[in-house]
Amino acid sequence: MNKSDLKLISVLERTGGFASAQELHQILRREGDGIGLTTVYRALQSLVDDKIVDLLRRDDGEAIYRLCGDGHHHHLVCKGCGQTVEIEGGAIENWAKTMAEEFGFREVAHTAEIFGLCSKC
Amino acid sequence: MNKSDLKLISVLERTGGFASAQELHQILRREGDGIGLTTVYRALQSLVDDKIVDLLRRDDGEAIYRLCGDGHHHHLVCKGCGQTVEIEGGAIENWAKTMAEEFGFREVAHTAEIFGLCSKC
DNA sequence: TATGGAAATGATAATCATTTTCATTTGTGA
DNA sequence: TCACAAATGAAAATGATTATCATTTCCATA
Repeated sequence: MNKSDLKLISVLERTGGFASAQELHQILRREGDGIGLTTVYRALQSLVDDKIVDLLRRDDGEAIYRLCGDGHHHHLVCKGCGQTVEIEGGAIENWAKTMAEEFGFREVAHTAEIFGLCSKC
Repeated sequence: MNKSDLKLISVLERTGGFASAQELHQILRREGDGIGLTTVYRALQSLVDDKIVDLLRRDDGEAIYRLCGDGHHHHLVCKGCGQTVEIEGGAIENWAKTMAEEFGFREVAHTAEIFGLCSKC
């Protein structure tokens, strides 16, 4: 956790919601911070690794970032507008554990996302 | 619906599951078809527009396609050696459907992968 | 305080999927 | 056969992301 990481966290706190690396970079630049795009990408990656921010994808594939809510959760993402709902994955946790056991896997993690069109789109 | 569209559908039927545009192009080339990458992208786009194939995103943002309503499966991947097991996701299908309904989402698709260490690693 | 090495930084170039452009080919109805 | 629209694909353009690498900043220790 270094200075750049903290800057990014600060921007994400203030903006709320999702933002792309390029947008976050522009915001910092606009605020007079001379931070480089490379550093923005590095900081975001490190924050994702530390599970401090979530990384999702916009419809066009661009990566978007947001501060993690607490705890383990999954996402329900609208393909139209990008609106995202954090959901619990109770059934998934069991499924992952069961499948892993069945095939003798240990130290398991899993990913699961649901994509669709929200009621507005 | 033209000749290229049909070629792509045929490949997707044979491979099953997801494949990227680049992969689909390589498969067709390997089979002796001189189809161009541009045409592959165009055909996939038109199939997505017609809701004949689903478009999702891999973790790295690359677009992946699969036939709609395809009986699909999930993967159990070893972080050590890369060995992959195809597994059924019965519990997940229901979970995804339930969650989507709860939040008023339609045309839903989902991704789910489990990562761990296999018995040999 | 000086110093030496490790970590952080950022400009630049490279990568890679995807989209545009545009000239050529193919198919089709008159 | 002719004219014309649709389809095709090579090549260039685009845009996000990653790799390189020289330089700067930290920081512990002498």
